[in-house]
Amino acid sequence: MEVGYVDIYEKIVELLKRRGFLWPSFEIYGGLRGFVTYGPLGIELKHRIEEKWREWFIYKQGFVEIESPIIMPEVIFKASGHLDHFTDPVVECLDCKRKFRADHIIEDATGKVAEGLGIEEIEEIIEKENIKCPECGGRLGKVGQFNLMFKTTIGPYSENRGYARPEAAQGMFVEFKRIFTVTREKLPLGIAQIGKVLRNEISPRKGLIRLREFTIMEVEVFVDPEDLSCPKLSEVEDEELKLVTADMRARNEEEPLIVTAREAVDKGYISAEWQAYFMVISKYFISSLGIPWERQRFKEQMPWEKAHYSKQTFDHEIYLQRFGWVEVAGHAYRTDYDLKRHMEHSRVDLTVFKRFKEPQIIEKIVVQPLKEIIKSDFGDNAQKVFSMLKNVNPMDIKVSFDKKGYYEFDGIRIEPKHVKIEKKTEKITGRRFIPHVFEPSFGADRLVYATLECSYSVKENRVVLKLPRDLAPIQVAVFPLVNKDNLPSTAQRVWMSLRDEGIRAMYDNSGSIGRRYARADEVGVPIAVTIDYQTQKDDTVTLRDRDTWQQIRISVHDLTNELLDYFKGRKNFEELGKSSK
RNA sequence: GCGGGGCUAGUCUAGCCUGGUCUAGGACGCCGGCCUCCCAAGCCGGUUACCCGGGUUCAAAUCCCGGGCCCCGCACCA
Repeated sequence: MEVGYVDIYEKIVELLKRRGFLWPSFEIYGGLRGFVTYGPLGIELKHRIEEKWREWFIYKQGFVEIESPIIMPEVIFKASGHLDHFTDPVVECLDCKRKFRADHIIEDATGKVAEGLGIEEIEEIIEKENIKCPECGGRLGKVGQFNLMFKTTIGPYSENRGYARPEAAQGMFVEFKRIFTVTREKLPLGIAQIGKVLRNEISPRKGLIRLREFTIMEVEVFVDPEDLSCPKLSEVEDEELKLVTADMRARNEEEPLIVTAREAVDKGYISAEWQAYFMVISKYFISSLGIPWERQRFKEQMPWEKAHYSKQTFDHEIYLQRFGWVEVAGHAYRTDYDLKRHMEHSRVDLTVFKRFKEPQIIEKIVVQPLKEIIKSDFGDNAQKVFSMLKNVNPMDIKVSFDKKGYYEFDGIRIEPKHVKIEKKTEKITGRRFIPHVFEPSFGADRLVYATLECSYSVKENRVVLKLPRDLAPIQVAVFPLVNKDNLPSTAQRVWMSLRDEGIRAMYDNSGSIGRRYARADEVGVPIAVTIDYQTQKDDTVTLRDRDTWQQIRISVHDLTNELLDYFKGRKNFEELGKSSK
C-alpha cells in the first residue's frame, strides 16, 4: 500500500449512510445483501445522472424512450437465450477446475436424458454411476445451480412461469414492431430504456458495484445490415479512444492503445462505426459526471467472456481506488440475434421493409398453367400440378424444358403444352431484412458510486463533494449570517423565492456560519447564499463557491436569474453578478 | 458456495481475551437554548447502542451454537 493511502471507499460509504444518500436495504430486519435503498439525496443524484444520460443518449441522438415491464413470460427468455444460459446445473472438476453442464455430462456418460433433473438427482446419478471429469478423469465436485434470473409465477397457475428481466433490452426487442411503426418506419431507429433489472447473483459484493436489483440504462439502435455506417461518426471521429483489445489482452498487453475513433474503425479494432460512435458519446457522458478521462478506458471482452448474442463487446471501465478497473458500460454489437430469435418463437414477422431510392425493374420468367389442358391430361392430379407450379422456381422449368423437353416432379411429367412461359417485367420497390442492433448499456448504480468517488475531496480536514453543478442534489443553501436582527426572516424569504423558481434550495440556521458551510460542502451544494448586515443596507447577498470558498456579492434582485444561468452552465461562479444588467 | 476477519447510539469507537464493579464510557454529529458581522469557535441542556435467535451460568456486550449482514481472498459475474 502506498504511503498516505486512505481507503476512500470506507469514508464514502460512511458519508452516504450518515447523510442519507443510500444504505443497505431492510436494515431493521438485519439487511439483505445485494439490495440498497436510495435516500433523499441519493435518489436526486441518481435522477440527475439518468437525466444526463438521456441528454447524451436519447435527446441528442433523436432516439425514443420506452418503459416496458420488469416481469416477462418465460417464452421471451426462451427466445432471447437467457433461459438456456441461466438455468443450467454446473459441476466443477475438483482436479482441473473445468466446469461442465452437469446434465450434459450425465447424458454423455450414460446416454440417459438428464435435462430437467433436480440438483440432488444429478448429484445422485453422478455418484451412483461414478461419473468422472471427461477431460482429466478427476473427481467431480458439488453440482451448483446457476440460475441468475429471478423466477416467479404469473397469476394463480404455477405452470405460468415468468422471470424478472436481467436486462432491459428484451423489452425493446419484443416491442420493436410497434415502435418501428409508430416512429414511422425509419432506420436507424434508437430505442432507449432506463429501468430496474434483477439478477440473482450468487454472491453480491462491494456495495453499489454488484447488486441483485439495479438500474440499467440501455439503447438499442436498429440499423440496416447492408449499411452499417454511422452518419454521425464524422462529427466525433477525431476524438481519442483508449482501447485494450482482445488481441492485446491475449498478448498480456494492458497499456491501452490510443487511437481516434476513425482510426479504430479503419484499422479494424472496432468492428463497426456505430460502436466507435457510441464509445465516443460514452466518453463524453462519463466525463460529464466529473470522472476524469485518465480513469477511463475501453476493454474488449475475450471471445469466451462475451454474451451469447454479441459479436463484439467493449466494456467502458472506470478506475476505482478500491476495486480497480470496474465495468460501467458495455458496447455490444448484437447483430440480428435477438430479433431473429423472437421471430422464430413468436412467428411474427419482425423484418422491416426498405424502399429503394429508385424502384428496380427486373425481368422475370412467369409460368402460367394452361388449366384446360392440365385438367384433361392429369384428371384428379390436376390440383397437385397447380400447386406444384406455384411453388417451383419458373427458371427450373424453363431450363428443364430447354434441356430435356419436359419437367418432372414427383413422377408427374409436365410438358411445354401444359404451360405458357412468359417474360414479365416486375417493379421491385424495396427489400425486407432483419435489422442489426448496436447496444450501449450502462449500470446507473455503479455510475452513482464512481461519480461520488471522483467528486470526493478533503479540504482543510473537511469533506467537500465536488459534484458537477448539474448533478448536485441540492443546488443552493441559504443561511442567515447570525440568528438575530431579522436576518433569519430575510433569509427565509430568499430561500422561498428560490424554491418558487424551481431551484432546489435548503435553509439552515443552526450552529455557526462555518458549520453550515461545512454541512453544505459535505453533500456537494455548489453555492451558498448568505444574508448579512450588508443585505439590510443595499439589498445584496454573499455568494460562496463550494470548491474555492471564494465569495462575491450580488443583488437580491438578480439572484434567481444569475443562479439559473449558473446551473445551466451559461455562467461560471466568477461571472455571476457581472454584466447582468 | 468455500476460507479468513468483523458487527457496541446518526457516525467512529472503549469494553470482550480473564463473565459481576456496564442502570455500557468517550469523541464527533444531531435537536433545543445562549452567544456569534463569514468557514466544523464557545457555553448550557437534550438525544440515541451491545446484529438476531438459542444455550451455558446465580450472573452474558463478554463464553458456546445457529442465522443475518459487512469486509478481504477464491469461485461466480450469460
